[in-house]
Amino acid sequence: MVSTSSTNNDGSTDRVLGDLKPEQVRVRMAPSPTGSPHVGLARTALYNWAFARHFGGTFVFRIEDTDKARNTVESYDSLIDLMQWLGLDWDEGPLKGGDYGPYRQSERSDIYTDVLARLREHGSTYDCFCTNDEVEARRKASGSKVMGYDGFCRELTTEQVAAFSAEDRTSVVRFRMPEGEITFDDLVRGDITFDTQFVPDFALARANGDPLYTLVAPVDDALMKITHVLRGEDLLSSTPRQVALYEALKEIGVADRTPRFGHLPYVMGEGNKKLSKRDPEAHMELYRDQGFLPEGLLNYVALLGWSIAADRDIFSLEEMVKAFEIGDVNPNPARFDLKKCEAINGSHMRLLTVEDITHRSIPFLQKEGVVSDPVNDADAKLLELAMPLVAERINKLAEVPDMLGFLFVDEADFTRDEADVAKLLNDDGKAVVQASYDALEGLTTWSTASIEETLRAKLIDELGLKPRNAFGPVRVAITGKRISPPLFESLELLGRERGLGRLQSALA
RNA sequence: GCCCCCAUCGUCUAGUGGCCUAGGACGUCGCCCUUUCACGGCGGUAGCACGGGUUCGAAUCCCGUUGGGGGUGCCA
Repeated sequence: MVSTSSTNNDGSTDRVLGDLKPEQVRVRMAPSPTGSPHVGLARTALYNWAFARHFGGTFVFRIEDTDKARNTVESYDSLIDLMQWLGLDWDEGPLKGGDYGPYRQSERSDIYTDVLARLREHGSTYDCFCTNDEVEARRKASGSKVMGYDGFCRELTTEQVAAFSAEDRTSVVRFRMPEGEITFDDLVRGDITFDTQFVPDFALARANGDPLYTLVAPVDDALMKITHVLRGEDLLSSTPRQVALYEALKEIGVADRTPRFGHLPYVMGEGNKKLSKRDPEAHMELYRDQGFLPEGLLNYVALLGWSIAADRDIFSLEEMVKAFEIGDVNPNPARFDLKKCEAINGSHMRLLTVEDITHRSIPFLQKEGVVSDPVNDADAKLLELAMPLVAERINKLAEVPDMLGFLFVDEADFTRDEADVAKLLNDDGKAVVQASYDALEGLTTWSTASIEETLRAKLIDELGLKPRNAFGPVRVAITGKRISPPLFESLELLGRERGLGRLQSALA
């Protein structure tokens, strides 16, 4: 029986570190660049990063691009972009280097070839000539309930090998699973035991010689001295194979220890399924494009399986690093809730200074053509005055251009929301706008206070309107929308000429 | 089928045998604030899947059931 367990299951630091000093901790994030980065990936990255930073250890970023058919450069680039945007800095990896490189598996072929040869020499592997159909046929004939490979080629004689080769059969390299049980102490789940009779001999390399994930992940983890493997629950069932391979790697001097494993729960989407590429909310680019803050998104994602305290859920990355314990991670799957994600992001937004929000909003304003790139002085000035009006009422940066566009647009291009116009600028509404125009026209001082005073006197006191009915039509006339920054302030910022002009154009 | 994992409000979670007639957050509902929308404040709503044990005592430990998820690849 193989075991990496240290029996005590009390969540103590000792269980996590064993005989390691905290700063010796080395974890890695090893995504394969095959598609757009996913929420679950971000969570795995965050937990690994926080784990490393918590102990003052090392966070390695490795690219698992062994599947040449599925890798794309776009995916690789977006992986790098994502990590940089999130601020999850790595100590070793792409763009950074390190003592255990290269950090892209496509550049490590020689290493795998060598390890494969040594594994073979050691007797840990064998060539398998079987086709899937043959394996399936034998399984049916035997009535075995175990689905995978049956070990048929385990003990082939040299004559049999020669015969197969003469048939021009190709072969894959398979690992010889030991008999008995394999137990490991999962850092989030406790002891997990597999009987290897249910873990068939698995392939380490394709017939064409290309190494597979089953080989490269453990080999690289061993060579890069990874001490803890924190990864998705989907890899739980491949762990016994890796533990067994590790034993062999230790025997041939490639590995000096088996890392500890922790399997993080799934992030689920709608319904009861894993958040998949098909779910629009799965894609990380989306969050950046919508103007989520990295710290807000990370805070929410951290909550998917972990919590900092019983009565708290807004925290900074620094606070997370300090408090993060892998043993506190909840083993059950979490459903991604966009509403809560936005709420958490909004909370972080309100923690920012107005200057900071302004600064971060500029790319979004530029993208919508609200301000120029670079921002001209007049716009910068206006932005400085307008931003305080919206900073508190938004949850995402992409809402800023929507809220402030009316202030920056040329009068010729100014438009109003049709539905809001239909609803609020009817005959009654136009009468209100006309009254407002009449009252404001003679105003000598164009300020928020005087505008408010004047409009209240006219619409509320004189005409006896309810505030809601009074200011709604004026708001649509001025901003083009039913929902906008505060009205009087908006009017002041718009200026007398444009303000009166819009009241007038709304009457047409 | 077989193996593995999981199970507290609609959702994310706190809870590691008595502090729990189960706490927080999002959502939702109502109210207050109010020039819209928000923000903020107050209050309500709603949960330990089920059945057996163990124990003086169980959301918490054990067993089973049910339900969900994953794996069962020359994908990762």
